[in-house]
Amino acid sequence: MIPIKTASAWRGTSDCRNCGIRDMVLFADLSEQDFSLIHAPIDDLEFKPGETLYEEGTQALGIFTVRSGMVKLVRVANDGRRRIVRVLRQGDVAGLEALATGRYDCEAIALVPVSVCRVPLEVIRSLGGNSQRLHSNLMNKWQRALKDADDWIADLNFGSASQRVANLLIKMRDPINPNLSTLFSREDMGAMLDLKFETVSREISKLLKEEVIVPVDKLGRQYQINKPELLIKR
Amino acid sequence: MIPIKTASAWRGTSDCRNCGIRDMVLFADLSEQDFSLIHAPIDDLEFKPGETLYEEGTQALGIFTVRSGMVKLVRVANDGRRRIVRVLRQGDVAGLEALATGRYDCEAIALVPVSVCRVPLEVIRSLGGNSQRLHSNLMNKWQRALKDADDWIADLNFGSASQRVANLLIKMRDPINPNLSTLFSREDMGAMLDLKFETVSREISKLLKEEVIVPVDKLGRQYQINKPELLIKR
DNA sequence: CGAGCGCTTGACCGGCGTCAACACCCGTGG
DNA sequence: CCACGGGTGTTGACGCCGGTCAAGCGCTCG
Repeated sequence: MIPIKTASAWRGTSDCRNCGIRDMVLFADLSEQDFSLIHAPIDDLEFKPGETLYEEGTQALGIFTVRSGMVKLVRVANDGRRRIVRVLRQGDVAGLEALATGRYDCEAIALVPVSVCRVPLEVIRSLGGNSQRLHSNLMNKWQRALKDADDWIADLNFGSASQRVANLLIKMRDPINPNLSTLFSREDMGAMLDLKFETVSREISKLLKEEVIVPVDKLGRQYQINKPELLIKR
Repeated sequence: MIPIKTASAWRGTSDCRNCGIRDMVLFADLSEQDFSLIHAPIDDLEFKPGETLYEEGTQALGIFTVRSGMVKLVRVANDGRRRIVRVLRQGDVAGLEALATGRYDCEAIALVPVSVCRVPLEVIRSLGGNSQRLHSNLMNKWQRALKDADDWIADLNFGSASQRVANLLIKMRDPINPNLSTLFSREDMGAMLDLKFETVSREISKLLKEEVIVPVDKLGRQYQINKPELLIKR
C-alpha cells in the first residue's frame, strides 16, 4: 500500500458551520443541536494529481466530500483490467459505501489538485440515526451517486467512439460556463469510455478539424465548445 | 402511459412479520415496536414478463422488493437509445431513488414472471428517521445497488464480445445451483452488453460448439455451465 | 540541448455491425 | 391433423470502425 502523507495533505480541522459549499454538502441545514453531537474531528485534506485518496477493499477512515477538483473512481475487474467507473466533482461524496460495509468498494485517485473534507464514520453513524435532516441528506447523496453511475453506463458506454467522446465532452462541461469542458489524459479517457487512447485522440482531432471544439490550453485538457448542436447530434 | 392493471396484479396485503425472505429484505430484524409504526398497507404484486412495474420520471407510489423473478432497469438516453443498466433479482430493491426525489430514475420491466412487495414511501420515510435498524438496512440496500451498478460497468461493458457474454453468464448464475445460468432474449442481452443481437447469438453458438455450456431448455434461456474455467479465462 | 513522456498520425488488420436468408417454435384457423 | 404466419434465433457474406503497431511530434524539465 502506498502510504498517504497525511502530514503534507492535512490542512486543518474543518469549521463546518462556515463551509464555503455548505449548501451542497452532507451537513447542509443541520441545526446547532446536531452539530453538538459531532465529537470527532473533520479534517480538511488536499491531494495532488495522481495521489490516492483511498484504495479498494481497505478499512475506511471516513467518507469524503469533494470541495474542489475532480476524483476518479477506479475499479479493478477480476482479471486485472482497470476501469474508471465514475468521476466526482464539487459537492459529490466518495466512499459512501463505507457506511454500510466499513470498507471502500473502489479506489479513488485525484485527477487534478483536489481539496476534500473527510468525515469520520462514527460522526455519520451516530448522527444518521438521530438527525432527520442528515438522514435525508444521506438519501440524496446515495441517490445522486446511483444516478451518476447509471448515467455513466447509459451515456458514455454506448454507441460509436465519436458518440462516446461527444457525450464525455457534454458531461464534463463546467457547471458555471457550460461551453467550457475539461478533459483528461487520453489514457484516462480511454478507461472511461472503453476505447484505446489512440482512438480517443483521433476523435478529438476530428472535432478540432471540424471546429466543433477549440483548445483553451496547450495540454489538450480544456476545450471551448463551439458548436454544441454538432455534439448532441452524433 | 401504459395502464398497469393493479387489480390483476394485486395479491393481497403483505404480512411482513412472516415474510418468506424476510432475512434479506428491508424489514429484516425490525422490532414489534417498529412494526407498530407502519400505518399504510404493503401490497403484494405480481407481473408477467414484459409488464412495467413503473416508468422513468413518474410519481412514485413506493419502493419495490423483488420476492422472486427478475426485473430489468431500462434507461432511455437523451437521443432515445434504450439501455439496460442493471438486472434485479431476489432480495434486490427497485426504486430506492424515490426516497430522495419522489420519482423514479428509470423504467422497471419484468423479464420473467415476477412477484414483488411494494412499500409506500411514507412507511419508509417515517420509519427511516426513527428506526436505527431500518436506517442501517437502507444503507445496505443503497450500497448494494451502487456496487451492482459499478460491477455492471466494470464486468459487462469492458472488453471483447466473448468476454462480455462470458461475464454475463457468470453474473446470472443461480445462487443455489451455480452451474446453472439464466439468460434473456438476444435483444435484451445486446442492450445489457452493448452488442448487436447477432453478435450475442454468435458468441452463444461458439460456447455451445465448444461445449462450455449446454442448453437446458429449447428457448435458449437457461444453460448448464460445463467448463466454468473456460468462461473465466476469456 | 537532450531525455522522456504524452499526444498525434499513418498503415494495416481483425472483430463486430449490417443486411439478408433461413431455421425453429408456437399460436391460430382451416 | 396440417397449413400458414409471425416472432425469435441462427448463420453467412461483406464492409467498416476501432484496435494494434510503429514512427514522429511537441512540451516540459533537468
